[in-house]
Amino acid sequence: MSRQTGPKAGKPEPLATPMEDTDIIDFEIIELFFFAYRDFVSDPDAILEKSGFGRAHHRVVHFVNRNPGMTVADLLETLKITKQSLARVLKQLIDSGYIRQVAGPEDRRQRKLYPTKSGRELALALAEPQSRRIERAFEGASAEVREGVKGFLSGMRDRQKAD
Amino acid sequence: MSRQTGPKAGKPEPLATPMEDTDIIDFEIIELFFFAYRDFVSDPDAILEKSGFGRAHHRVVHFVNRNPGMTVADLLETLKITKQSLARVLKQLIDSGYIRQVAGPEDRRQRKLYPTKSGRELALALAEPQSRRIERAFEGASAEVREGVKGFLSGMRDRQKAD
DNA sequence: AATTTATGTCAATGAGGCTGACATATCTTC
DNA sequence: GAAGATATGTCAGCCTCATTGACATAAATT
Repeated sequence: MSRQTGPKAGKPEPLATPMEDTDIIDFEIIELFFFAYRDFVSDPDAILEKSGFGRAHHRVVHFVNRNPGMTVADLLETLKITKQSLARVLKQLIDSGYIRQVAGPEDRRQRKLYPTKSGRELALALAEPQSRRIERAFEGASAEVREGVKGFLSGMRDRQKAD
Repeated sequence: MSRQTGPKAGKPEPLATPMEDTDIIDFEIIELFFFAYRDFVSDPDAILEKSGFGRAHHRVVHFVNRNPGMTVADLLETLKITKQSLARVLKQLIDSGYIRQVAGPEDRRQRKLYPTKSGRELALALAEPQSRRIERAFEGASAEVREGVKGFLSGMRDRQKAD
């Protein structure tokens, strides 16, 4: 059941009062996080647009540069997407000469992924404006706050699922 | 240990060294931010899926609840999307009884947006797991760090464009 | 009356996800 | 050595959410 989740009986009264922070809900941080992320990804988006790439390419280039030799399976696990989704993006990056595949030395079924020199340069170029933005956001912050921010971001992640 | 083979004709050299933090680039925070946001939006995503809604509906419901009486133009400005993109999402929310439109009292061309009671409840239900996640990430943090995190997130936003 | 503004809508497009099905090469196991 | 499992690739189709362009309507402004 529950075909219609929303009530449709007559005209529900519109509420005119803003939804404010309560003891349980902190809307302020929720919004801050939304806006911060929106603007954070806008810098690389603008650069990528010129090459006809998108956010998906950025993520792949970033992680392959951070973990050269990672396999396709590793990448799928990190990005939490399907291999079909990855395929198109990865192929474009390989065809454009930013990433190379090398058969695994132990297990030759594996395709180990490495950045090329220009792949490394691209990753750095994309990270640069983001880093400047981060540095600007940290201006005047104490070492304690800087560490606190890292701890906070880290704590926002899902806990490991036992399996 | 992976070994670099010699340069091959026409094939760019794959780089085997990981890209590390430098004085200019802080990859650690870039990644922390990526993972934090990915998991942050996963909670509401799971709830919305049941009603056939998506992230776009979430954003609209959230801001209309925070700013009852905002116009369509206000919403477009906040979300930085086009009115064609907003139209479908907004229509679904109105049809489902989560949001109501009221002609502006001064300017009757305007459509002022208000949440209904169930729209308010939906916004709260979506914010709840996010708030719990934030609270968990703040566990044991000093008041200084909490304020520092807000300052950081706030500093990540684009500065106002002069116009 | 003419123009501008706020909004709505139709049509087409694209990026980036998804599922299902199947192919290939390689490794592991019996 | 045959059979099965694993890592990857690929084809085909579908979905959501964004885009642009063009045009429609109603109301405000000049």
